[in-house]
Amino acid sequence: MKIEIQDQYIESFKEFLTRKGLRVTNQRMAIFGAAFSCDNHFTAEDLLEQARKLDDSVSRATVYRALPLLTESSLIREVDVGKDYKYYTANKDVKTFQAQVICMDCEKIFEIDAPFMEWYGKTVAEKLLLSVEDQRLQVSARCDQLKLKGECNRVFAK
Amino acid sequence: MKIEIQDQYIESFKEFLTRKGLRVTNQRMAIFGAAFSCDNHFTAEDLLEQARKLDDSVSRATVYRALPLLTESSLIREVDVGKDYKYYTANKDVKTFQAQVICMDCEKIFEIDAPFMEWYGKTVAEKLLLSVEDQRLQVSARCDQLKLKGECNRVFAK
DNA sequence: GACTCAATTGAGACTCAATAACAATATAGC
DNA sequence: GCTATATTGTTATTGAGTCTCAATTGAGTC
Repeated sequence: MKIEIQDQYIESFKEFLTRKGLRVTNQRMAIFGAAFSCDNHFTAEDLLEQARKLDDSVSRATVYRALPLLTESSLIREVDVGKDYKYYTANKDVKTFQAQVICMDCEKIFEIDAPFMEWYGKTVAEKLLLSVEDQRLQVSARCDQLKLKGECNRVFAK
Repeated sequence: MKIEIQDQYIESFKEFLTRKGLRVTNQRMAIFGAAFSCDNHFTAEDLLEQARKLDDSVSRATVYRALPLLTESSLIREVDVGKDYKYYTANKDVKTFQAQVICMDCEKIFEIDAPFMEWYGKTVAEKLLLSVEDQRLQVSARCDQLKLKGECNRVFAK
């Protein structure tokens, strides 16, 4: 599988590792590359599968060890959808705040721009004299609604 | 341990069970009572511990079986904080939409009114021609910020 | 109050995402 | 290339949540 990733991201991640006194290993770069080759949201297991296509020695444990590094470096972020397992997505060129719209039936996740949220989150936080570290707006919807737009997985997959 | 719960909630839950053709059992009522005796957010394990004070025969499986009933009846609701386990809280007299402010260090959860969210969520959803089933706004903050207000668990617990 | 039968229960086995332990391996600085 | 040590894969383990099934119990009926 051929992967095209902007050099700036690769360098950014290498720099992050070096600055923290961590080593640049084949496995870490394979996992990083896999994360950026995924267009959609992915689970740790998805990431393992993709990373193994780049380096078949990558193990499950190493993926779980790399995930905190990738989130800490802001190259990916967690997307919590209320399931027992976690989703992640690459922070490519996202500028505006995005809300996650989750189909409760087929588990497909849409991210849509919600620029106003930025202001709103800060307003909410001011009530507690807090500075916001992170905020998420999650909207749950039903599959049969998404079907109207022909974008539900089930329309194609089943 | 003495529990005081408004009769209306007890009746409401009994009615919910009966309407669904389910039985009113001691265990279910103990779990219900435990949920309403918790002032704060609680996990399934917390609920088991509390429920056993009211009826020591309550088992873990029964707690997990009762939780969907309690959420379905709108007497409690899930509060997702991005941990591996779930939190719940009783829906006592909450009228307005609330945002969850989570201390990333001590795991304490604050719920604060965010009435504007209701309108905002709908606006966001309209972009996808969806009707909103549920929405949550989560704000992450750091413990040392909460300490300013003297409300962080660690101030008291450690 | 006793009878009946399906709903419910507790105990314990099980699942599965995530983590820990540890010996083997590979990296970065020399 | 050499060395110290960070990192790795393998395997075992954890822990929240689910499932199974025999035993029990609630609620309608007499």
